[in-house]
Amino acid sequence: MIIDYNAEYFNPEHVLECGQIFRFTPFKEGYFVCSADKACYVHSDGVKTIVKSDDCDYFYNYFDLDRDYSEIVNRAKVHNIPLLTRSCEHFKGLRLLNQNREEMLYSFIISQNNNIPRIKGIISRICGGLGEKREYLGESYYTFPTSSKLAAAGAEFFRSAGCGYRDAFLAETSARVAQEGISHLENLDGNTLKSELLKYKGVGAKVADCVALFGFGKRDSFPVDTWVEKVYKEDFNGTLTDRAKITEYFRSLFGEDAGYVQQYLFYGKRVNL
DNA sequence: GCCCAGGAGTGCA
DNA sequence: TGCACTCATGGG
Repeated sequence: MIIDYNAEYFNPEHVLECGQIFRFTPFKEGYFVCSADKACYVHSDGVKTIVKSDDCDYFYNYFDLDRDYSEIVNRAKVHNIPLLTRSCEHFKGLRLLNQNREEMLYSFIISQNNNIPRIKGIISRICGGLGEKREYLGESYYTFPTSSKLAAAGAEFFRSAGCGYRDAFLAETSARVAQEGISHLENLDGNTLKSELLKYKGVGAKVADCVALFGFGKRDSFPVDTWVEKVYKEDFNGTLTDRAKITEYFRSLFGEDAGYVQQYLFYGKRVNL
């Protein structure tokens, strides 16, 4: 029912506001968080962070609590990159989530050429329109729709939810997933997974990297979006313009920690740290 | 009214 | 392969 965790490397605000999740709202002393068909309440007093849920096993894994982030932060600081060091110190309580794979696939298709507040609104309307209404701690929420629900709703529904031109991508990809599932993507190595993800409509290199990173635990992924491009130019004095090459530059620099580092840099840049 | 946002698909050289 | 163009929408 309750997870009690040291707050030093688990700050709900840092974890939720850094851009990896779109389904959470301020609630009581903390946040109400939804993932797939589940929900939890997470809050912190700065010493202990508490997670309340009916499925603590799920959220223990979801918040990646079986991992030592002090080591990750220490390794990142060794690179002596000012923005990275500042972000590691300021956002020490950031953790990468282990999120639902299908939810990540659709969420990051929606995210392309879009901004985070608007992405949240779109996903909220999709859940409200097709998800199941549930309640936890007296708060009602909607589950993330199954792929068959999404596929049945079709492009018109996505358009009405505000997805814009991405409606056709979502319709086609949800139809495919509804038909074949995504279990064939489990247990693939990172490179194979990415090349398979690229075969879905609406999924390019950046979205594939995000799905691999947040949905499949491929922590050596390094998504490059407009913010990370800015980081590359301003904080690494980079001259490359091809995003694929920028990704490889960062991956060879940060190796197994690439995904964590990417998130510190992205968050730090976005809030102009 | 313009610029931008966690970009990707398409057509053409 | 590389590049330009286009795509829908709302916040700043």
